[in-house]
Amino acid sequence: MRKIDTRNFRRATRSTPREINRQIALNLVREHQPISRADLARRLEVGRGLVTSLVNELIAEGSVVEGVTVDAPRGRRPMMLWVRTHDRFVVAVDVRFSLTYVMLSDFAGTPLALESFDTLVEPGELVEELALRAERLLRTHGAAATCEGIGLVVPGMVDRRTGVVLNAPQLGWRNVNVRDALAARTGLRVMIENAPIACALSQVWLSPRGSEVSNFVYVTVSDGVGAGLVVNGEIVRGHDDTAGEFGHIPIDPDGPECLCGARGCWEAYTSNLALLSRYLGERQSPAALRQQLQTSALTVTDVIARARSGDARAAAAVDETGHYLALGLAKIVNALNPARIVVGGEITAAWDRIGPLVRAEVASRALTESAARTPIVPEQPDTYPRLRGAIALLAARAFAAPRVA
Amino acid sequence: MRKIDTRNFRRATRSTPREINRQIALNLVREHQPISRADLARRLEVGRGLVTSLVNELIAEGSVVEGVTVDAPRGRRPMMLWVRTHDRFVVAVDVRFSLTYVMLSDFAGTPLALESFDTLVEPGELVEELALRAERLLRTHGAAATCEGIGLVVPGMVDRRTGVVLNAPQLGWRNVNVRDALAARTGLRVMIENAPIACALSQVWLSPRGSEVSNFVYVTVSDGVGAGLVVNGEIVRGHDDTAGEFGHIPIDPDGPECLCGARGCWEAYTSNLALLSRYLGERQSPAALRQQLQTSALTVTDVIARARSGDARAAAAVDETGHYLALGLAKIVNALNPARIVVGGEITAAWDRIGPLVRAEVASRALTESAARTPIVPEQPDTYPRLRGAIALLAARAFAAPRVA
DNA sequence: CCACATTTGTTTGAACTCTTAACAAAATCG
DNA sequence: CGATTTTGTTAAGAGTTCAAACAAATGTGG
Repeated sequence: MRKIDTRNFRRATRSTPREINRQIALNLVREHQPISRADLARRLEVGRGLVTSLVNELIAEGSVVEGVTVDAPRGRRPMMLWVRTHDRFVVAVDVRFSLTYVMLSDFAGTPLALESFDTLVEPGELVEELALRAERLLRTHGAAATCEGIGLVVPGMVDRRTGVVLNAPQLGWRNVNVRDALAARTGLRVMIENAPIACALSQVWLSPRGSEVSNFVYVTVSDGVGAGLVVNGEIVRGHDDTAGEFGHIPIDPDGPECLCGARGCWEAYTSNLALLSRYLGERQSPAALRQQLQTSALTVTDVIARARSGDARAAAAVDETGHYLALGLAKIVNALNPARIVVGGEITAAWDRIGPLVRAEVASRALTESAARTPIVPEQPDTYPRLRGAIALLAARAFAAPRVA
Repeated sequence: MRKIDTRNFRRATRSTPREINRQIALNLVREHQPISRADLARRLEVGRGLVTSLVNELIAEGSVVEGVTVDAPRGRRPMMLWVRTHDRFVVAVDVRFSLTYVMLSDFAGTPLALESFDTLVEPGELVEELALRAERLLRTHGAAATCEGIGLVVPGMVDRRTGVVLNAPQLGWRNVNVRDALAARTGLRVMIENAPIACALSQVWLSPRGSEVSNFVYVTVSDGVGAGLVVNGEIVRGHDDTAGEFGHIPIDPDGPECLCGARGCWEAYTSNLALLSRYLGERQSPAALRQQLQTSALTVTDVIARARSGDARAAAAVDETGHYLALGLAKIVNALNPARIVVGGEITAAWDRIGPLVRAEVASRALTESAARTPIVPEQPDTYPRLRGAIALLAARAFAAPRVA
């Protein structure tokens, strides 16, 4: 029941049915490969003749390839179809505070190479370094191969239309356009997105159960706390591309001071900094604390390890962080009623410890029985969710539903 | 960039372009009526020939009517087109705690008759009474007229698919299906929805600026506090149709007790009960308070009137309620970044007093400059937003974009 | 070995749609 | 009154689905 926006609609032409059906067929191949034309026709509920025509176009444009014929119990053996992936590459980039990761991946999301370097905060230098590395990676992996583009994940708000990074405090960027600079330098398509949205997109496009959930929230917990919202199968970007800033929703108006200047933000309770500060037992200004922690070598992963080996103070710090994590998640559950919540970040390494605690806490605050059952699942950092999000940026472009009406 | 759900898609047929374009044309007529075929062709960016064919179908199915020819500076005079409304009726029903309102309206939302009666909490009796009144209203207004259906707004959660009222505490209902009962009794189409969602839909479908905002939140403040979310032009219903329960998001973990059992819910700070309790200065259990207020004759409207005539305690109660209203609105602004927030409920009668206060408070807590500028507009209760929401339920059905892919 | 059934994949013509252009209708202008 | 302008209709052409027949490839059973 969507309203048609009469100032920004897309009329149907006589080739609209084909656009729609071709994209549906492509997605069916993607999710059921290998699949024969006859099988595709049954799933599309259409004659095999139409499928022949659709598949011919998909093969001609390079989206789909024919594989081999396989055995069948009776009758002519089917010729299987696959999404073309092995000679289509994606360069995924994850720019973080200290390190920048560059991954070469095929179009299915299979990693082929991974490297990292100290983040260059000067945008021009970063673009140059990224261009060199992207070109080297592509050169060393098959010359005839095609590159779908570069996916760029940055820690900050991004204007979707222009690609401008509006504000990335960790890098000190304001209104920086690395997307166009990198595209101009490499001649490749570049797509840019902030980290929580990219992580959410990775769930939509690269998770085996992606199609099961068109309604979920991805919560990222690291130095900051952010969220990517997916509603009705689409990312929620908000009016100015700033939706999902759950990190600075207050938990307690009298709570501790936050980096943003306000008091009692969720982030101030459950970010990595908050966990470390609890462990160290220090009460000082958040900015000073961050300074100190950046120089010290202590990480959340260390504290979790210590909790595991019997350090009671570490265990308490982890548990308390989980408690406050749950308080914020409960708000999300009641406000948006998502089908699931995915949690990413270093804290998930302790999920065996805090998972049941978080679930119980959320359930006790849920307003309905079904909301209380909302699955809350961790995503381990070693699966590189942000890099997979960078790949998803390009997958989305290739597989998304055509815009119509 | 929507993902195609491969387990629940709608393939395009050879008549799909027509479905899409006919619906776009219908919406263009709706928003620009009266409009000529030639004008429609220009807006659709299509030849006049196609428009002739589309309009003929719209006229044949009864969606559009021809009006009169009008003057033109040069050339043949155009024949104007209108959405057919004058002989298409909608019965809108708003079931509230004490009174039930029944309105007869034409399809454009123009009220033709309004009546009310003491709410019958026994579902069977209510259905019978509604059926009698609906039939009488339709009978007294033109025999040949067609009725598009009955729109039913109830104070509680509704399962969209089955139409079952899952839980309506004010009526004491649990798993009650008045929709099917009323449809069976009257033979009319019946659509049911909860109040905040209906109010949001009234903005989408019956507001002159409806098309401007495909991203907004409607907050209803009455005995409870709820919200209807519209994202990407669609209502957010959540996984179990329970999205929008912002009323029980905690403002302060140590705050006052709420009817829901938790502490410090937004609702406990900013509902009508909360305002009255502030004015009365009484500190007692919320249940007891509600009991007392239901028997007393004091209303929020009274308190606002007293504030206007110089009662300092009334003024303070109103202002404080506005302050807490703003705290919750700020969370919504930061979490969802809507293009606007519409506030409905008795409190809006005092908007000249609290409006600037609320806007300033929200702006001071917004994380970005653009979020700080989010318009927060009141909707006066005397415009019957819930009844217009009931009408919108049927308008949505007639004018929504066809589902495709 | 061969007729037959079965399944896959292709081809073909009909039906429905948009697209383009010409045409008819109705009004104003000089 | 003819030229011009604008509206609305009609008709032939192109792209799409749709339905059915056809060709291809394999196994089965005598």
